[in-house]
Parts: sequence; C-alpha cells; structure tokens
Amino acid sequence: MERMNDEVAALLQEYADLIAITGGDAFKIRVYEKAARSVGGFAQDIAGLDERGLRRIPNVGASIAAKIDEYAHTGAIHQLEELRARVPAGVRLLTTIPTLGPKKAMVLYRERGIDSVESLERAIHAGALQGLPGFGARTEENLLHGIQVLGKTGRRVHIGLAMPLAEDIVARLAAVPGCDRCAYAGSLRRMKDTIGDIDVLATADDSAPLMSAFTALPCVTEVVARGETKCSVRTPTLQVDLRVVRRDSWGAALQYFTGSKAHNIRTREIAVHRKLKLSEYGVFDVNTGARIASAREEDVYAMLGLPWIPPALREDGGEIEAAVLGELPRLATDADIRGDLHTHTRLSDGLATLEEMAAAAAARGYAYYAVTDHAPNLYMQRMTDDKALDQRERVRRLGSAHPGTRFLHGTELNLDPDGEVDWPPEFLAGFDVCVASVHSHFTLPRARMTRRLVRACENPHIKIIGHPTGRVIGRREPVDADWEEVFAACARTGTALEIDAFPDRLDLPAGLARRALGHGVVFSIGSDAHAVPHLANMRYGVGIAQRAWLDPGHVINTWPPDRLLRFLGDGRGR
DNA sequence: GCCGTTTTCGGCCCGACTGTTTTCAGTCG
Repeated sequence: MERMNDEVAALLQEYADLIAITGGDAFKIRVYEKAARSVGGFAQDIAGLDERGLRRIPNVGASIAAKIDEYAHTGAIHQLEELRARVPAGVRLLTTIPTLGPKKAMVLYRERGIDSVESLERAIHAGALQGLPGFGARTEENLLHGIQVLGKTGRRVHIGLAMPLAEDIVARLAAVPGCDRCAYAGSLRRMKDTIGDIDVLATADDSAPLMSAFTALPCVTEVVARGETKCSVRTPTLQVDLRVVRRDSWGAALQYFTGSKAHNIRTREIAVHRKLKLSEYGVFDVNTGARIASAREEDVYAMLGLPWIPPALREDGGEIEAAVLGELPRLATDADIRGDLHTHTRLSDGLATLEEMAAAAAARGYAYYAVTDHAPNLYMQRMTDDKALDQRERVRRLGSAHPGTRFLHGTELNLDPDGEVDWPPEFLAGFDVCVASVHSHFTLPRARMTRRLVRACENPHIKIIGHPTGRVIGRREPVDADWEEVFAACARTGTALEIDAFPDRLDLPAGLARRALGHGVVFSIGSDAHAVPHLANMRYGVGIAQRAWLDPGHVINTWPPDRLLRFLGDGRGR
C-alpha cells in the first residue's frame, strides 16, 4: 500500500494535467506540478497532518492544503472531480502519445470528440482530422507513428539495460574525430533505478561529424529529430538524445542535461534571484550579458552560492537546502565498498563454482566476501545440511589462495509466512552471516506481511533482510507491508536491510531506503550475484544508496573487517 | 496558486526542434 503522500502527489499531478488540457493558467499548472513533487518527496507521512502542518510542505499554500485536507477527510477533491467530469480520462491519456500535448489533445476532443487513443487512430484513418487547424498531413503521420511507439518502446527499462547501451554509445562517439569530451547525463547519471531515455552530451567545435556518427550507430532504428546541436534517435529499447555544445560550455551543459528537471528549476530560480541567468551554455550576468561560469559543474554551482551537488541527489528532494547549509552527506561510493555479503554459487542456483566466485571477489580487492547459497526450503535448490557443512569446510580453505580476503560462510534463508526460517537456531549459529528473504507468499495481507518481516528482525541469527520488498522491476510489485514498523524493528534489533544491487531488483528502492535511514537503520549493499559478471552489479546498488543519501557509516559492507565481524556477531558493530 | 536577500503584489526557468505559419505555437527535455 502506498503512503498517502504518493496518492496525493498523483492527484495533484492529475489536477495539473487537467488544468493544462482545459487551457488554464500556465503558472498555476507549474505550481500544482511542483506541489505534487514536494508532497511525494516529503519525508513525513502526510496522513494525519492538519492544514497548518500541510502548509509546511514546500509549494503547498492555503488552497492546496485545503484540497489535501478535503481528500484526507472525504476521499475526494471536488475541484478535481469537476475537471474529471469535463475531461474524460482518455483525453489525458492522449497526451502520453509523443508529440501530442495538452493543447492538441483538447482541440481533438473539443472539435472532434476524440477521447481515446483508439478513437484518434480511427479518426485519422477516416480522414476526420482534415481541415482542423494545426493538424496537417505531417502531424497525422507523426500521431500515427507516436501511437505505434507508445505500444512498443514507450516504457522505462531498468538501469542494467540502459547503462551498457549508454556506455557503448559514449565510447563510439568519443572516438569520432573532433569529439572533445563525451559522457552520458540525465537519469542515468543520477543512477535512477529505471531509465526512460538516454541523454548523451559531447563537446566539439563542429557538431556535424558527431551527428552523422550518432544517427549511423548500429543500434539506431529511427531518427526522431536532427538539428545542429540536438539530435534524437530511437533504438529497440530506448530513445537516445545527443546534445553537442562547445568545449567551454561543458560544465553548464552537463549540469543542465543531468537534471533532474525539478532540480534545474530550483537552480535557475536561484540564479534569477542573484540577477543571473542559467542555461546549458553557462551562468550569465543579466545586466551585462557576460558569461561568468560554464567550464566546470563546480563553477556553475559556485556562482549560485552552492557546493557541487552529487548527481544522485539532484531531485529537488532537499539537496538544495542541505547544500545551502553545508550539510550535504558524504555519499558512499564504489570505492568505499569493501565486500559483498550476498552471493551464490553452483551449489544452489549460481553458475560459477565457489572457487571461481572467490577468485573474482579477491580480484575485486574485497576485504571480505560471503557466500550465501539458498537454504533448503527453496526446494528446487536441493540444499541439505551436509551440503552446507561441506561448503563451509571449502570456504575455510579459500583463505590460503587469497590471503587478502576474509571469506565468510553464509546462507540466504527463506522467510515463511510467519517469519520462520529453514533451519533451527543451533544450526543457524554455525553460519558467519544469515540473510533472510521473502521468496514466496508475496500477497499476504499487510498486517501479516509486516509481522513476518518484524519476526525476521527479531531472530538473533538473521543479520540482513534480503531484497526486502521482493519487487522485480516490470514483473512483480513490491509486497505490502507497514514499512515504518519494519524499519523501526530493524533499528531496534540492529538488523540491516539489504539494497539488492541486481539491476531488475534494486531493492530496497531509494525512496524506502531514505525513509529507513530516518529510523536509524543500517544497510548492506549486496550484489546477489549468481555468476562472476554479476559481482559488478554492485555499482547499481551503490547508486541506489546514494539516491537514499547514505554515507559509508550507514552501509555495513563499507566497514572495516573487524567492525563488520562485530556487527555479524552481536548485531551492532559498535 | 505560491512566494518573498525587489516581501503582500507582481512576478514565476530556459532553449531546441518541428510543423504550419509568414512570425510563432506546441512539444519536449
């Protein structure tokens, strides 16, 4: 079940969309969009706040507070209901078609009664749009194509698909003669768990060779737009946008194209207050027109009176305020990771042998490394007591081959619906680390799911809750639990929550992890590797940790070995 | 509709590309 914050954020966004479609004031639209983001990102649960409390949320004033209050008490907002009555839901859906925005959607509805994607398609084929101002032959073609695209590639993909594609494109463009610098920006640089499109930035004196190379990339299936500085293409999975700017604009362009949009709006507002103008070309003095910063991102932020802000924080989620106060966190990075506490081998469902995984872990420079094959209740894995004990002996012998790495013998237990696990306490006591995860019964009622997870925390042998929500991006929804209660239990019992770094899990998600942080919970970033290459997925987990504002102190697998072992021993590590 | 280092009114982020139009509105990021 979602927090009321998320419900209200969705309603405010819908209200903004409907104002746009009905031709309302553009500034009013922006305010509702801003308020929707503020409410969604507000740390505190807004359920139970009175109007005065609601007005402490940024961008929520008297009018919006009253609407939220009305929703809290009646389950509806009457102004929203009025707009819904005027604009069928299908008209709002029309605006999800690329190139079709609120203005054209309203013209289609008002002039031709079109209220769904299907009726739009029929109308175009029937020639019913002819004579409609603003809808020429080319526009009709684009709309039909947009409808096709919507059905195929309009969806976000997890970062594990987008990142390799982006890195390949960047490498190819960087090799184009005349290309000075090249990097990906956008949500990928911010390490979002899902990616809607890839933004690539390059610098060159002449953009033409880059544009030609870009549109000729083997992955390109279609060129959407092509200008001198901007070019968009589609690939089978995602749209990719390339922007080419001059060398001396690199910092400003990188800041701009990294986003997020909400963060950029804030930085530009700050610029305006300082009588400056911020664009992808630099920071300019409004009075003289002179450019006063642009080469490096640090310079751009400095002109706004801010320290450089890590990309993962740039969501207008409090990072501007923290930067002003000099209170930005020292985020955990890849370099801080000293080990991996969730991995598999061929003994259960992994692909590599224990020795292969151990060698790869040592090659990564890990100070410690835990093998956590599945426990018996995941019946397909055919785990037995003897197999586990035999593996333990083999783990103990690994140290001689890799003296720099401390090898830990662990297991990934299965939480049954009551929070019980595969083995009795005396057997669990023999493991160095026990991860416990939900692998079945994903749809328990909220209270029961909450009790299941809290009971896992209360088991003194369980030190880490694996992939806590059980979500699989695009395939399985997160389980429904009272997360505040689960987080409180983790903090009370000293149980770490995993940030599973496998790219289709990324679980805990960043939003929940940040809420857990507020309870004083600690985290383990685990690769959940089932093969040697999967160990490298750790970086996606680090990205999530950064988006959750975690510093190394919050992440147990950045801790020195002795502190980690104390944690695994008594659950506190202090 | 919100907000205040121009503070209770008058502002509100910036620019590229496309299509249909002759100077710009709509869309997108």
